[in-house]
Amino acid sequence: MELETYDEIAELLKVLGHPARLCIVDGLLKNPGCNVTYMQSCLSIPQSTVSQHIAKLKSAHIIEGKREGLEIKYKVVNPMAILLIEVLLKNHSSFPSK
Amino acid sequence: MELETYDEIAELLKVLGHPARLCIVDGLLKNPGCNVTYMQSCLSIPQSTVSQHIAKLKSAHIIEGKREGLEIKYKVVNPMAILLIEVLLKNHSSFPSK
DNA sequence: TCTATTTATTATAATATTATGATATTTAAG
DNA sequence: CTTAAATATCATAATATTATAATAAATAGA
Repeated sequence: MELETYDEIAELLKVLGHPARLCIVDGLLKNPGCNVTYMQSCLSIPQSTVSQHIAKLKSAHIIEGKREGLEIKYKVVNPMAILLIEVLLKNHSSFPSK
Repeated sequence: MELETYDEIAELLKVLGHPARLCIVDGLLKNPGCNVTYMQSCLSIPQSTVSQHIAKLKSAHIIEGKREGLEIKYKVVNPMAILLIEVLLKNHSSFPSK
């Protein structure tokens, strides 16, 4: 395994390693195209905070946005992030797996 | 999905979201029981830095160590971390998955 | 054009992480 | 009891992240 692979993957994990961002990504997977205002109401944090988390997810190529009128609709575009979250949330329980 | 679940999982991702720690965990999976000195030589960073990454992995319950004489042999004990790394490194490629 | 709505950006203060050298601890061997 | 090896801990400086208020930009509609 090359060291740069670790850099790349660690970067992905680091960006996803924040509860608000994880919630945003998971929310987008379950409810594709939801907008910033909706996320803000779910997370109960200021709008600018949501926007900055979104900016971080965008620059890591995890999500992409498309403007539709006033809103910008986001969706998750990173296959590894999708896989990751599916695995994590599917396997999350108090029991040791298997 | 409860908010505390995001906290828990984000914490795991955050701890794994550093190239040195990712390398340590992956190295332990491939070569169980290897010690700090060996990791240090692989990573080419100071010993105290390795020890501090190990401490972080330990307090996140991702790895555990057992002293054997002078050395302490570490192994990965967190099922979700194991699953995560298997998925990530198996699926890591330039191609979109499937 | 004026206004309201949605989102992004900027500035900044608080906090956390990281890396590293120096020092301490633990253990085994002599 | 000394010494050497392996690992941990401490102190600290540099850097990064986070949260938030304030402001700006983009768009739609009156």
